[in-house]
Amino acid sequence: MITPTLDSRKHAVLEAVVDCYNRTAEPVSSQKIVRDYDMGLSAATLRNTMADLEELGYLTHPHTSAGRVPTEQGYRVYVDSLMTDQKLSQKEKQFIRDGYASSRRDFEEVMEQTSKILSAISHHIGVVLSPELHESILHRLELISIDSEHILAVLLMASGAVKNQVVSLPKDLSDGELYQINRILNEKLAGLPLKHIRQISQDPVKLKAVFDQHLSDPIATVTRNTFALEQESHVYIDGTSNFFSQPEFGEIQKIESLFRILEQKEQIADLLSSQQEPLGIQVLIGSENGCEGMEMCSVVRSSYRVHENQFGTIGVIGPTRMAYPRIVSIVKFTSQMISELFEEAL
Amino acid sequence: MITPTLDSRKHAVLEAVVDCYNRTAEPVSSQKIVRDYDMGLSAATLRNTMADLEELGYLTHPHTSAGRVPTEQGYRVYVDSLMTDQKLSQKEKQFIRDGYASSRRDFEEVMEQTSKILSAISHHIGVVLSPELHESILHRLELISIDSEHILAVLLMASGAVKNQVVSLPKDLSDGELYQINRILNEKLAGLPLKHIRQISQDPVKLKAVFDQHLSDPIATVTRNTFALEQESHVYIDGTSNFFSQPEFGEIQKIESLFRILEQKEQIADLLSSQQEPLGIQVLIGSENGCEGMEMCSVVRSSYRVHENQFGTIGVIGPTRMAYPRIVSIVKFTSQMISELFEEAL
DNA sequence: TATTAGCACTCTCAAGAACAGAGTGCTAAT
DNA sequence: ATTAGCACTCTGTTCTTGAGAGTGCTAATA
Repeated sequence: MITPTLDSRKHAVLEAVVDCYNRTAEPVSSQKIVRDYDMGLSAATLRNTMADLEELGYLTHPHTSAGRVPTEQGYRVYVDSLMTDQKLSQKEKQFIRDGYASSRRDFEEVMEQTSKILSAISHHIGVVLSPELHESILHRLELISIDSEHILAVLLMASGAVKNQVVSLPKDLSDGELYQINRILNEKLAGLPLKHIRQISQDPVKLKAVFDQHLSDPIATVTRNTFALEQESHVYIDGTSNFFSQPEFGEIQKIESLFRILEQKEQIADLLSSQQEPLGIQVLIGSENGCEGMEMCSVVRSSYRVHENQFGTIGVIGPTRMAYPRIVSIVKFTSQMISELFEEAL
Repeated sequence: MITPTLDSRKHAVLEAVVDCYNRTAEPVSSQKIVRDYDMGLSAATLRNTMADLEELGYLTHPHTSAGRVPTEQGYRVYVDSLMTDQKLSQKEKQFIRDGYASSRRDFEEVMEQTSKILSAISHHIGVVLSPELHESILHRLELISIDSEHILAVLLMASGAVKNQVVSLPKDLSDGELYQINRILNEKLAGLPLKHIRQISQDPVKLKAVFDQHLSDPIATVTRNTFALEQESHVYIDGTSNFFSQPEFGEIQKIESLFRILEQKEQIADLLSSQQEPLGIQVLIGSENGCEGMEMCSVVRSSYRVHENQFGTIGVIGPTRMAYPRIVSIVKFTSQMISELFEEAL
């Protein structure tokens, strides 16, 4: 999406300003651009162009005698049509791969490790949203007796995710009965998506249809209680303290709101899942993320695929002044890695 | 432990200074004490007494013309022998109970909820260290087939804790074989502490002794791989952003080191488990916690009992200037609550 | 002898002044 | 269309000043 109002010089200047500001975290003066970028233009001309860019809404002024800073709109243009891809080095790719070396098979560990890798390599905050259980397909279900009144239901998903659920029993069941119920549940429910099973479990008619002559009181109750799980995706966050080294967050108030938000995992979950188009990478600049108190942050996110049509999201949260090309490459590569990881695992 | 060098007036003054400083977060002047505390002494006398207390190392001076602030040693005396128990109100007790209402049976949820409750009611950071798996007694074990090369081992502990472990298979096992192995493992290993099982699993002689004629290659491998789990206790943390509202942490550097430490869960685990005497409550003041970068924080911690001789630890981390009597009561009551919760559950 | 009133002294903190430095916008020259 | 030059503006630092808070000490008092 090229913005037609910008000629090639304006493009070049905007890019230079963004680039320079991202490196120095200081407002960029015309002088600075003359010195650092070989544009063949004088400071005065740059000032004119920058004034134009400001008029158009791509740059601002902290005050009269300060240099220019990109606006959100300016970043938008930069991200959409100016910045050039920055390939990750072999070293970086290897770093990401190595991060997964130890946690091949454990679903939770992969999620956790991903947030760690993202934050370590990006020097920002790494976040991971696990796929919605809803869409997961039940691979197998195991009922384990805890005591006379409770059993532990272990749901193993096709994706490798595991969900433990304590279930209250209506009445004491013998080991034999439990085993039978377990067998029947697996026979009838394994291979179905969880949301489907949930619907079945709460509708007597469907229950009857699925279990047919096997339907009994205990089976109905166990099914209902086992699949009454809430639909929470888990959020994994790492690298929050990276924010302390950002020069623009030198004062406490600026960082406080961010940390308060990070503690409310639901908000981060919303942030990651809102209007996500599957498998695409997306950059939310500043207030675009829609999170009150996070206007000074940008989010680079991408979905990853766990199994069939089950997707989760990973992302990097950093200051608006962030090295977009690099971060985009990191998020892109990492999401591919996870997708592959799950693909080969199954 | 009464410190003999302090007469009753010094006691009273020290207590007043600590109390006042804890409320206001400002150095306490002699005037202030005259106004707020009815000690029947003039400011001048108080100044003399305070000078004595400073000489003894219980108070300091930020600068010549400032009021007094308690030293760590001063807090130590206050906590050990000055402060009076502050009972929790019925409302507060109910708040804690209510916090557990929803999460009766799920081990992880109890841990997580505890950190939330602690932080919410104390307005500081709530931390929970789960009991070491090592000491846990295996209640039951379930093996679930994932694919031809992997199984999921679900370890249900007597305490209600659940540990999932992906195990690589030496060779493809039929469902029947797996079931047999599962049955034998339960028969031979259920009821034993995990650390014991681990020893067995790694020693061919002991394996032979335990499994006798049932011992086979697959059993040995599955046992070894299942119980090769690392000894990690999990750390649950909540309420970190409460630190932002503390007046003494107005500048970023003071809070930065704390947050960096909080991100390293192992450090917090060490902090909670070091020299912990079972079931006691302990107050670590300032640098006593031994955590570099956390000198300005105090820790109130207590162990809780999950099952037989398995203990975990809960704690509150706050600024040195903390309402010790209240926080101590909170931690004490909460740890009792958890202990009871697990007791009745089993 | 223990306490207290009084006062000089010290240190902090906030407000104001002065000033250098950085960067712009505009105008006139190229 | 570009650029050199310059006046102007705004920031950030440093220094000064003065008010305020609180102490330590001394001398008076009970």
